[in-house]
Amino acid sequence: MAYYRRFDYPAPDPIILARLTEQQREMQSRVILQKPDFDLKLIAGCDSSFIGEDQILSAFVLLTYPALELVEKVYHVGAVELPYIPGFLAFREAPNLLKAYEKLQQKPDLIMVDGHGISHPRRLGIATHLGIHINKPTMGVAKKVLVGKYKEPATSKGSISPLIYKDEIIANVLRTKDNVKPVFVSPGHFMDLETATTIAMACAIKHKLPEPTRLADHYAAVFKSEV
DNA sequence: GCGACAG
DNA sequence: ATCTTGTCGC
Repeated sequence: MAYYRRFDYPAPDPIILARLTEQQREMQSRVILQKPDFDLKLIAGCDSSFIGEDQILSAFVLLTYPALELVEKVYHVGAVELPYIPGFLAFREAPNLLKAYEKLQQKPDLIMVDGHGISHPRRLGIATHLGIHINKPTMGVAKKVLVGKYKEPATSKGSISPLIYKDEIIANVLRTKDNVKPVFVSPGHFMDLETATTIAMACAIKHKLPEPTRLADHYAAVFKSEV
């Protein structure tokens, strides 16, 4: 399979991109962006890493909330079917993430995904994509912007600034730690921006990344070194 | 037409 | 994501 990384490789098949775009538009019509009515007791975090060029390892961690104590960690390794294309990340990583999710003994009330939720060209980032498939509340925490403009939030922890795209606030740029680059928090599915922002802040104890994402990141690396 | 572009 | 060295700060 030929890979597309920025401008190094041949551009992806426009026919396939048109089909995937249409699929995202259909999924978008099912997204629900409202304050979740759950009793948050278990929160999950997930992340993927790659083994070579055609294998992907996805990890899920399960934490108690608000104590944030680790109660479970699982992973799954599978084949990579698509190259990375900005705007279509979910089609590359979600299939394997879903298989890892199925291995959890207990299921979370909310899933925090590494990447964007609705702060996406078609409002269907990987967090939203996963929420639609799992039919459960999700939110996205990304390290870099994908679309939209924003003013840099103040340098102190807790400062926020809205991310605007097409005259709409699609995420909050949140400073989770003093003098450290902010993260982009957006609702995924069965979620609203305010709640997602509050939870992200509550999970940012002493690191830039909120605990669910940070631990998923950590264990993905640990599992990878064991495989 | 020229950049920008999650992981 | 991944490839990579030294370096600054808590």
